[in-house]
Amino acid sequence: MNNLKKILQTNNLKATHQRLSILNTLEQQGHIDIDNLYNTIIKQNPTISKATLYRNINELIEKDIIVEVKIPHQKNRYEIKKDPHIHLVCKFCGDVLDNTVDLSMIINNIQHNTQFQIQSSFVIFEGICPSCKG
Amino acid sequence: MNNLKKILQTNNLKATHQRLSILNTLEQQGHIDIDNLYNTIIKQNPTISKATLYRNINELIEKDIIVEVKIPHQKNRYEIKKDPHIHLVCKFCGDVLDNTVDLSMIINNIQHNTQFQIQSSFVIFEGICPSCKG
DNA sequence: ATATGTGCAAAGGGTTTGCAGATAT
DNA sequence: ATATCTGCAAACCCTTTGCACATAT
Repeated sequence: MNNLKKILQTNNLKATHQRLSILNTLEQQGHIDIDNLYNTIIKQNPTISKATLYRNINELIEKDIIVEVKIPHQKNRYEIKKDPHIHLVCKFCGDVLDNTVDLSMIINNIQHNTQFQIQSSFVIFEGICPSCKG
Repeated sequence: MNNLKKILQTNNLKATHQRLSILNTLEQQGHIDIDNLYNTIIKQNPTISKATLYRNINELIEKDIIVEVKIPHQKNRYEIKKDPHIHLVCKFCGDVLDNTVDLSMIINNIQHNTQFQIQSSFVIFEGICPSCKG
């Protein structure tokens, strides 16, 4: 059975075209905001409504299937939840790249110094991506 | 001359009560969202309007005097711009603590591996603050 | 067959804007 | 004195909601 369909059904959500389109688009493009998501999906399904988008985005977040990414100076974006990673945001083209980095030394350091117990991290580096250099 | 007044005048902004209240509140409380800012200021100045708040917040951001802080699962907050630091956000009380940490090793590492040129960083760690433990 | 989900249109809530009066310089 | 700023109310988003119909199971 289709992977995305399975994810939905595991979470007691019916595998509608609309939901499959959302997950499919997120899987292919990643880090996409509501308007881009809408503009992409409406090409395949010209009758989808924004209400459906919003309802499903919220539902998928609640079920922990997708995740909201808050990037400085940008609209919120959405991505399918996957292993922890950080985001590299290009100031010029606005693109968002994933990267994995070992934060454990820093986290241990902070926990030791502050007694604050760290459970999750959200790291964004802003700068110039390789394609926009020069 | 008053420090905050000076900051405004340096940026060609008139030192109105409203603006001074905003900066003063941010200086004292830090990491505050629009509603808390409004509720705090209205105690001193019962006639301030939200329009003034929004207008000034945006103006102060443009002038680089204050900064928007985007925290997962929370409304945007605002703080006076100061030296680079990271944020520790407590999942229980919602409080935000500042911390400084040396990210240069991580940044160098990423720049070397990806050719992405990093200019600024936004780091949030979520967890349990010392006061909420136990 | 039926519980769930969708599209539509209307309502809601937060943010911005135009304007006349007020204020800082 | 005058350019700038504020408060008010209206306008403007973007997001949510109620409802009747459609769809997945």
